[in-house]
Amino acid sequence: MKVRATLHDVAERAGVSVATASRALSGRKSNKKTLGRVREVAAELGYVANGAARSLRNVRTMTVGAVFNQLHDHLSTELLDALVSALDQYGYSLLVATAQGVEERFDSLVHRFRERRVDALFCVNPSGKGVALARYAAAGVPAICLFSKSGGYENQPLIAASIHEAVNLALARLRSLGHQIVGVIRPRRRSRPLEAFREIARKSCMTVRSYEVHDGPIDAVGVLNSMMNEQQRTTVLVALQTDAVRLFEAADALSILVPGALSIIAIRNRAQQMTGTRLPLSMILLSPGRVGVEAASALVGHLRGERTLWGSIAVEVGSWIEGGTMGTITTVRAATSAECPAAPGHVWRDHAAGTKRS
Amino acid sequence: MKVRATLHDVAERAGVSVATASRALSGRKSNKKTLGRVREVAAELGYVANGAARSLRNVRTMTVGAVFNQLHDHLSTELLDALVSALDQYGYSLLVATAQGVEERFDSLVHRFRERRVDALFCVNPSGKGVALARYAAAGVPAICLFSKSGGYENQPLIAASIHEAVNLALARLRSLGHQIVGVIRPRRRSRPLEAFREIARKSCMTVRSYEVHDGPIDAVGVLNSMMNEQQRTTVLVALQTDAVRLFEAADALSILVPGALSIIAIRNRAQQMTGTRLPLSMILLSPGRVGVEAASALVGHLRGERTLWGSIAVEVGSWIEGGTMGTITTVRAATSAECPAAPGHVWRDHAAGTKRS
DNA sequence: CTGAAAGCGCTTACAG
DNA sequence: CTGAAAGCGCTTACAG
Repeated sequence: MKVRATLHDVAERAGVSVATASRALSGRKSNKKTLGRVREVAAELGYVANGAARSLRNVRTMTVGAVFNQLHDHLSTELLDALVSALDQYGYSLLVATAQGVEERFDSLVHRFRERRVDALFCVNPSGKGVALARYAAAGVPAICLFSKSGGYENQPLIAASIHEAVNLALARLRSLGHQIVGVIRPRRRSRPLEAFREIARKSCMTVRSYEVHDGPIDAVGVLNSMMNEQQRTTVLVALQTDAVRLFEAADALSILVPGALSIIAIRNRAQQMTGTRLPLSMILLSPGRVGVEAASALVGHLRGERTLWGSIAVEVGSWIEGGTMGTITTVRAATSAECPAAPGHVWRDHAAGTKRS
Repeated sequence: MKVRATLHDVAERAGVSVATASRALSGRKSNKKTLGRVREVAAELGYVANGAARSLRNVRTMTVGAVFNQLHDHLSTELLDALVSALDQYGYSLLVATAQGVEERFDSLVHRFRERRVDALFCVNPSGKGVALARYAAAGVPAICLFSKSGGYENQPLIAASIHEAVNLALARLRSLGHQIVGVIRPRRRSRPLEAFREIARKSCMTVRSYEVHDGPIDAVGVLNSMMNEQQRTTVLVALQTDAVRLFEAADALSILVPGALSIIAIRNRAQQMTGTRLPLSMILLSPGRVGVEAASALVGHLRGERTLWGSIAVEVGSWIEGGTMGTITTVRAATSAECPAAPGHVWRDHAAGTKRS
């Protein structure tokens, strides 16, 4: 028995030509008897087609490349998980590479995947000059940015994450409960979804206050104390999961009733559920994996010629989940309660840390 | 200009044969003038060799597959990041797949990579029957388990993580400071490194106490209170990073001096540094990525015939980092202080949650 | 329904 | 140092 059976071996043993064997295994026209025989022999020999030969002949490799700027953060991980699973269902395999934050490496990795003849390329939070992009375009290989784009990748199609819907649901609910002033706990290390929340809230008719805090464990008691001393008091606090939990506990310690006197909303990454707390927090739950699922489906549609991929696609990755920390506010309520127009959307494009915004 | 230049195009334009062009580009014997000319033309045309054709001819694909049982946890992510970067340096690309926790999928993904003709396969925390393994062996393609192995994968080589050295360093230091009783904060959802610490400590001459806690935010005050009431008191607490931070704060609130009356050691994943606290915690810092680096280097050595890969390799992934939470204990010290033999090692094999151990 | 043959793009022993 | 040729394993129009 040869180390690796080829189609030739199968054909020989089945007493047919390679052409017939090929057709039988690819499920094309062939009479039932030979088909059965060929399949049987193939199984016997453990025959598996040689992908390299097939790719050479078929031009396409059924392989997609993904170059990550970083690969060790939550977002990238969840994206990758979803992407690889979704692509797998369409029969595509994923080649992965990471630039580890180095611009030049990003470009060089993109270039290197050209040799692998990937059928398409995902650039996750790309940076660099995109020198190889023209070659991809010339060869008709789509190069799609995920989450964000910058530098030389500005003209590529983009699939980005948005939490617009979830935030608007949360805001609408807050207003219906009588809230007018929402506070955002804002760590130094800016968080994309948190900033997105802030901007969307600002465009709504709610008053938004920012509580700037240091990274690391938050001084929840300090924040709550200063908040309670405000004249027109903030009645909702929005914070990243970790901080939200601490606020919840601190409120308890300070005898501030949640949600009677204060509502708390957490912004939580899906992966955090693993280490999860069981506090009944209201939250905006993020599923960045949805970008991967959408990206896979959009790409395959494009490759099949069923749709065209260009411009930007915003994928809603937020879910609004109401827990026990959303209460009615009447006491602190201001006099006017004018109707508020629907807030415009906002795309949360990437998660690169350290981007300055005011 | 053709969409994709082939070697034939390059040769034609350079006025040489494909053979010569091939040799020139692969840096083999050729006269300097033609070599220069060929390279020039190749650059002009943006020529990049077709990997499929090359693989077909060379038998090897310079591609490695990695099948993950899960891909959304810290460990897998850090492993992948390191693995992909290390392999890249050796010229190998990585194909990724995830079984998403489903046993049958694991097997089927392993099988599917056979078609891609991967030169080697990594099985990360594999589960399932390993039905395709015999075929890999027959084809001389190494299939290596990472972190752990089980089921049908029991006979494959394994590269696992160990924190033996870091724990022994920590224990030695604790003893030198006079500690004799170490407490382990043990959440329901068992943590591999924490359990490993516990077992190694038990085999040393220290007394080990377990504080079983629920998942989610720990009741640090409760734990500390009950600890302070013990007769022969625990003087060191070992906990996962999140819990350790809370213990530190609770000790502060209860006026328990750290490290004067209590030492605290955190077990921390490298990725957690991102969201990091700046508390001067003593810690065992985990870098599971080292398994990836070692795996890549061991594999490449094996493929080059420079070494053989079999049995188990334990990669030390822990670093002992002493911060400000390690203090001298004299008050609670017991009478005897017999010499303690070196503790035997312990391999921390995987991170599958829910494995029952007593 | 089946087979012989061409060809995808590369590399490498073999002559020259 | 260079070129012609064979062949890696597959698929698919083309005859039969």
